[in-house]
Amino acid sequence: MKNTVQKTAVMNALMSLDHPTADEVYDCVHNEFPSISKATVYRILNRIAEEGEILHLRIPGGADRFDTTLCTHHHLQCNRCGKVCDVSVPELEGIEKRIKDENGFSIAGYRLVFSGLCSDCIFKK
Amino acid sequence: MKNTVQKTAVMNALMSLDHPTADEVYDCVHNEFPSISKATVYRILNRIAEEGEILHLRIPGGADRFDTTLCTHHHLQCNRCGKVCDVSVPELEGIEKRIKDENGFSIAGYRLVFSGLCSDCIFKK
DNA sequence: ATACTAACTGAAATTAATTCTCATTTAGGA
DNA sequence: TCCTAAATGAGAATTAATTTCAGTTAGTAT
Repeated sequence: MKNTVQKTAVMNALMSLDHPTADEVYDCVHNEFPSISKATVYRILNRIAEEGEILHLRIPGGADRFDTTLCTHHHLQCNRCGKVCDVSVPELEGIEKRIKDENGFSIAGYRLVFSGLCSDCIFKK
Repeated sequence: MKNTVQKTAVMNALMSLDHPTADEVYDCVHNEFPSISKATVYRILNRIAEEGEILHLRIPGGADRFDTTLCTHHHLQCNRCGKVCDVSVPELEGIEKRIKDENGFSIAGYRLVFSGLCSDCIFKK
């Protein structure tokens, strides 16, 4: 992959944001690099996700988000403020084998998204 | 909710399909009821999902699907043919409490989608 | 049976997220 | 410096789903 100023700007934005959507990355990059195109942000995010440098999270019922934490983990999403947090779920370790044995389904990966209210929002209103 | 011919047709379609998307429901209903509008299919599906008669599944990276199985369960999705199957995951029972204690996050629900290859597709090509 | 009204419907426009097209530019190797 | 594959910008296109609005209907009240 070529090393372009656009890619560097997107990488910097990813570092400074927490589980951003593509649009949030675009807004952030667009500040210091007004000429960047939204299509370029999407392309760069997809490209580096394919290469395994970041995770591409497909959030049920919302825009995709991108995650710089690479080890296996899952997500909590707040229904009120939309914030996404990481959570580890050791209960699921090794489940691929059980599913393979019981359902004949070869698991490449899985996504677990919890939805509810974050600690901040529980106390609001 | 009113009992319309459109609703009856959508319910019948749901019975005859397995984890259909809204579009698949539309195609099926449209055969015997050519004048039905796609908006009506979406509206009826959302309405009966809100009332708890079916589940509205938000599939990461794909169209939403609808499920007539109501007890808690999760899904396997085949990356090749797109088929979705049910799977139960008792490993996660009671996990809401652990997450609440450790993260202060009050869980309303969670979705777990496994992706990989179904037994049919493993042997194709 | 009739009238009434809130709920429902069809068609088309709209929104949101993402991808695609294509002409132009650029990074980095020869 | 030249060359070319790769990357970019701008905007059109796509996809899934929702909204709008004028007209229709189910089912309750009379």
